[in-house]
Amino acid sequence: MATLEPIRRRSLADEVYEQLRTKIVRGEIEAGSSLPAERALCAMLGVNRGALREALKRLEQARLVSIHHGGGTRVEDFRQSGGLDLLSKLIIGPGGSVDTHVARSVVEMRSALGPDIARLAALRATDSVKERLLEVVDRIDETEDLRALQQLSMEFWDLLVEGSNNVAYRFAFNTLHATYREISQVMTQVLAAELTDRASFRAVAEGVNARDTAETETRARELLRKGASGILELIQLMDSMKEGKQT
Amino acid sequence: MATLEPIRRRSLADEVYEQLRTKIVRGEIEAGSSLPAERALCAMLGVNRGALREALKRLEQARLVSIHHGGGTRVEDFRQSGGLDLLSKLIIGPGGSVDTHVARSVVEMRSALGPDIARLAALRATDSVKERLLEVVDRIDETEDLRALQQLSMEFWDLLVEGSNNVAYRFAFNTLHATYREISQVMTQVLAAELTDRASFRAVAEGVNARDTAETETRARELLRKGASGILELIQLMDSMKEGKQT
DNA sequence: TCCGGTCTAGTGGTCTTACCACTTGACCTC
DNA sequence: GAGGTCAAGTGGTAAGACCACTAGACCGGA
Repeated sequence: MATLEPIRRRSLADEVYEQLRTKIVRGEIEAGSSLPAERALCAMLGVNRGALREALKRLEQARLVSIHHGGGTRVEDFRQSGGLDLLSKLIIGPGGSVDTHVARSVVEMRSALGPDIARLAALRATDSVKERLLEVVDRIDETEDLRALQQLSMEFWDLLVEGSNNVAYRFAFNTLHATYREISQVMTQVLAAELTDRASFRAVAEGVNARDTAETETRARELLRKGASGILELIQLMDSMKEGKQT
Repeated sequence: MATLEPIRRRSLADEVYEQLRTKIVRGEIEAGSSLPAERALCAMLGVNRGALREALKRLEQARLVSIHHGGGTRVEDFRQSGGLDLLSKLIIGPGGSVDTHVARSVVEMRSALGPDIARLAALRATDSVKERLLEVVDRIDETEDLRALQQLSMEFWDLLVEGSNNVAYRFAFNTLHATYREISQVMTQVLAAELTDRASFRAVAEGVNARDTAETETRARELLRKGASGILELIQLMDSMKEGKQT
């Protein structure tokens, strides 16, 4: 009973939002083109105009469309204007499979940010964060189950982000975390090498406690490289398989 | 007539959204507390319930509030759940001055991502990007005006991001760019050392053209460090002044 | 031919009113 | 005390009307 999840009830506006967002990010609605008029759209969708407008406002907030009073609603080029939160919508491609291009991008960003987050944590972490960091690595030492290690790894990085005292990293982490959550189930095995590298987790935690920025950064980079290489190899494999299918 | 800007007309929903968002990010509405009921809120604000709901949907999209059917609307802790796009709202603190903590965070993130963006561009940039990159550095060479250099610098980095072929970096860049735009006017002088480092711009562009990843990354890091040190010194100065004022 | 104004159809913006669906907590019953 | 019942309050949906703005067609004078 541990994995029960609350069922998510979606309002009409949410459904409309998701439907339009999906069509836009998949390119089914051409960027630069105009959406049908609101009255026409809500007739097509069979919903109230208010519900539709709430959805459109969300799309505008996500910079997927731009609304002009009296001048219609145009679809923006999300690659040009989108924000980081689109990643969690893009990571799952059509058909439910992981989009390898997006996954590779996320892995690269993780590799670039992680070591600096660790470095700053070593520079600025409070005693409270340091303490909790050691507690987490203790639990990591005692844990064998990969799913549990995934969870602990996230707690570990969450603490490092908190220790870094950097709001930009916090927000980026929040978004990347949400993206990761979309695919965490299928990543468990690929990340095994990283998740079981208990020595590196501990080295980072102790580096932070010792305020050793250089060492902490290096060990964090090593830790992340294990998972990165696993994922990148898998991506390469998937891409070559897809290529083989096409030819 | 070059600096004329189109006046931005704001709908009621936009006004309501901004007002509530400001109150939330400034902590004037406590995280975890409940907002008044919709009917009460729109009476206070003097607007239609539909307009209010459009604003609330945007706040929910930005993860600033969570709405529960029948159970009220609660204010979330944006530090815990917010996305990167909040940076552009946080960078200007109350009173209109730049928030030094946020600014420092952005500078650090820029320093971490920039070199890797350049490295990946050297690895993957298309011929089109390479060519345009050289054109931009040519224009940088011919330009003296700092404001114009700011603009060119952004085009330069925009091309590197395009060349990196990394959607995560693209989205992060979009957001950071929007944040930077909020404060670019006051940053011109501080960034002078970076903006006039024409040799580094060219070295990066030529490194990309030569597919020399290591060299490109190094030169990009050098370039960014010039601006970073300028900003960080200014931040230190501002913080010490503020401290002096308080004591 | 061109420029500028005018008009109009169509679009998004706002408002009103009503009712439905869900959550919460008080209350009751056993 | 545990569990069920119910009502008040909250957000969700709906239909219809009218206002504000834009874009394009149209017209008239230079």
